[in-house]
Amino acid sequence: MLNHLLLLLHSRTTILYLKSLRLNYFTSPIISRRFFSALAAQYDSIDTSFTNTSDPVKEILRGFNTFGTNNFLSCNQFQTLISSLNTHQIDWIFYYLRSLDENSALLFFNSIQNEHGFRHSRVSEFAVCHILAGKLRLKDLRQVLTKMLEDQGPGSGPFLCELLENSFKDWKFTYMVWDMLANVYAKSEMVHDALVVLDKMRDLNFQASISTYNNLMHNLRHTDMIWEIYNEVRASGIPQSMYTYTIFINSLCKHSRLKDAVDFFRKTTGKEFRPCVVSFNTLMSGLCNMGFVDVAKSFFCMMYKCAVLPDCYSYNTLIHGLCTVGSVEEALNFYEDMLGNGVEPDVVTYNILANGFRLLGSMNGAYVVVENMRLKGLSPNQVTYAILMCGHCRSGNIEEVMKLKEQMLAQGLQRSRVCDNVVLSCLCRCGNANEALRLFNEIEASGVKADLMSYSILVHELCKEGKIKMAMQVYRKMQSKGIIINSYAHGAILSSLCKRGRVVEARKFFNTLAVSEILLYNIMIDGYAKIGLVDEAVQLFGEIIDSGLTPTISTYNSLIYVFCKNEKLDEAKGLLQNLIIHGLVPTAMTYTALMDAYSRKGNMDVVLQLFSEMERNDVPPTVVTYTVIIKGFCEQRRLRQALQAFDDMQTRGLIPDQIVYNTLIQGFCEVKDTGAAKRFLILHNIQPSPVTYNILISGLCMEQNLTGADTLLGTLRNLDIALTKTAYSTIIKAHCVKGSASKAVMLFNEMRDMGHEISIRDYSAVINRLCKACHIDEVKIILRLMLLDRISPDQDMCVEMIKAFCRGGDKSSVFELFAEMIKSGIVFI
DNA sequence: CTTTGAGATC
Repeated sequence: MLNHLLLLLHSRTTILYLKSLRLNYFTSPIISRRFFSALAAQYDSIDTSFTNTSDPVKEILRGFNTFGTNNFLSCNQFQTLISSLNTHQIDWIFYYLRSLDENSALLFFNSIQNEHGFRHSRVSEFAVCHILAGKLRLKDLRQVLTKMLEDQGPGSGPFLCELLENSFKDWKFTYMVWDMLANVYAKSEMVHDALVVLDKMRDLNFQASISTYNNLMHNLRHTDMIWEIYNEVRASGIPQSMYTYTIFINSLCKHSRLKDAVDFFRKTTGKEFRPCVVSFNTLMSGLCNMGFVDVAKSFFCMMYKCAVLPDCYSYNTLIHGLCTVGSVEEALNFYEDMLGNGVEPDVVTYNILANGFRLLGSMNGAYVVVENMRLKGLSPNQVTYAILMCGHCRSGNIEEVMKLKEQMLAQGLQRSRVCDNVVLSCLCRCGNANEALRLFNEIEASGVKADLMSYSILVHELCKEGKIKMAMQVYRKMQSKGIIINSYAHGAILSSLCKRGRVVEARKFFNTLAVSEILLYNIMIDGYAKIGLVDEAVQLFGEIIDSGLTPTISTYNSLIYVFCKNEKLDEAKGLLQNLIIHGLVPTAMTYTALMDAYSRKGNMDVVLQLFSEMERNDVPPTVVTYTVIIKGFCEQRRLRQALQAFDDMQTRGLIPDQIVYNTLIQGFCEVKDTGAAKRFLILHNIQPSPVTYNILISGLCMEQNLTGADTLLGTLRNLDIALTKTAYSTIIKAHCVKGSASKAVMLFNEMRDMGHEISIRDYSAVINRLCKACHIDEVKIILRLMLLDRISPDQDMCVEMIKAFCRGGDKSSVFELFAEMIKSGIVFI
């Protein structure tokens, strides 16, 4: 059979003619017709020698003949013929052609695939791979395998290994196909399958190439598996390439092992290969991302010493590093330097600079950069738009964001996932969860699939708005999509449940997660801490230790907070020592929580001790730290020291906030010196907040200066400044006790008219006070208001009122009230 | 193999 076909192919003048013209036998209708006609013409001679065999090829060749009347096949007939064959039959034709002539086999393979949409079996695809490997056509080999893996998808490793092993075991170049398979798996981000192939290769004693290792290491650069792979490379003794070194440096950087990265760089650079610009760039990028821009700059200088010229990446990396630390000016110097040295800036350069201005809050600057970019003949890309959109997103300018999105699409740029996420987070920032949800569905429907971040943004926002049910729905959808959820999305749900006091639910959710991250423990512990549940917090702390995780300073801060809240000051202080022993650095929060607790106990000595310890340990105090100190002194009526602390904080460059001012004003009021409070206000040119007015009014009331309080109220009214309910309550209470009952009623009315929500507690407070002072008429007015608000008096209030009515001899009111009590079910007859 | 843009506990 083989001989016959060989004869057939090589003796036919048609074929030789076509070959000499280097024409494709199959893709052109006429040629494929001729080719198969030629085959068909030989049918009889073949047939006679093979009538008694059941060779499948013979069957197929017989098939040719039935279409080949007059020894001609039309193009349509050829197609019909091909489509009438099954995969297995095609495989056989292909196999035979392969053994005759590899070029013909490849052409046959491609023509069927391209022209007739026929899907080859994996076997014939692998056969092609082996032909290509034999001819060292590695690019084509990669292409065939890339297509195959695209088709097969992740998880196909074991299947393809089995196929290769079973059908191609003795093929000469099979080790190359194996290697390329691992290579392409790694490159297509199907790392798991790549590892399966590699494993099998070890069994078969095939050595993987360095290119395959490089691809694999690159894809594993974020994981700890890379160390293992690199050790294998070293153990195998295969020569490493420059890429290997660069990838390894990159991975060390990604693991924040900067020192190791620098050491490795020093050890390898310039030894085997001449120093490589990409290695320099990689290292500089790692350094910049960790904030060591100065070190990166020194490597930039080193490049010149090594006779390596910085390229666009080098400049971009450094410019980016400078921009992220806010040194846009220096970044611009480097940009000038770049131009001077003849390195052409690209879109990325301008994007980085525009982003630098955005980070400084200067959108104008960003737009100027984009304008310069256009002048250079470069067009903004998706990233440029994302940067601009992000800038407007920060300030909540949704219109501008949407306008930019339109502009981007009008320029023919595709919407990108990041752009969608920027818009999504902008909507969320504006508190527009419904609109965000709508956009989210739109993203899902479009080609760009929502990713982990889109989901996280949405979950976070829904949680923030308290729409936890919806958040959980989105969360479950994310689970069902097979997205690997990281601790940020989990943290969003957990922390929003905690913030809303739904700690029990939070714990239930927490228990469903296989928590292995300290972040989630921290959120949960803090949830318990905020509501004072010390035992639960301590129990979780125990779990952290048991599971081998390392507590962070946040863990300790929350624990210290909850001990303080439970007035367990010794334990709290013990924790401070404990965390220092474990090598953690206390923060201002650590000390401030402790100081606040001691200050509440009136123990200012310890507060000051802690403060100096803080100084010794180089922990800079915050405004809150000073507020605690000031409040402590105020409560002890040590105003002079409070003011001293106030001055100290300003000398340190800390800018006092409203809370600091209000604390001091309250301090003045507590020593009954509203005069000093007002002078302080004027001296520091303070714009009083509603809280400030509350403090002042209550101060005036405490001084028994009701006239002063009334005057202040009048002034505020004239200035159209609305009072809070607390301020009203304070002054009403004072009027009930010492001043004019009618004024109290008037103010109560005013408070009610201002639209403040009046509760039964507010009513009972004023009624009880009026009753005590025997202002019966006023009691009756308030009672009427209360009934008007559809609030029924409770039993205690009724008792007070009846007592007061009896004392005043107002029998009819007693009866009226009694009737009301029966009506509202307080008294049964 | 290297550069830019989005979410993120106290």
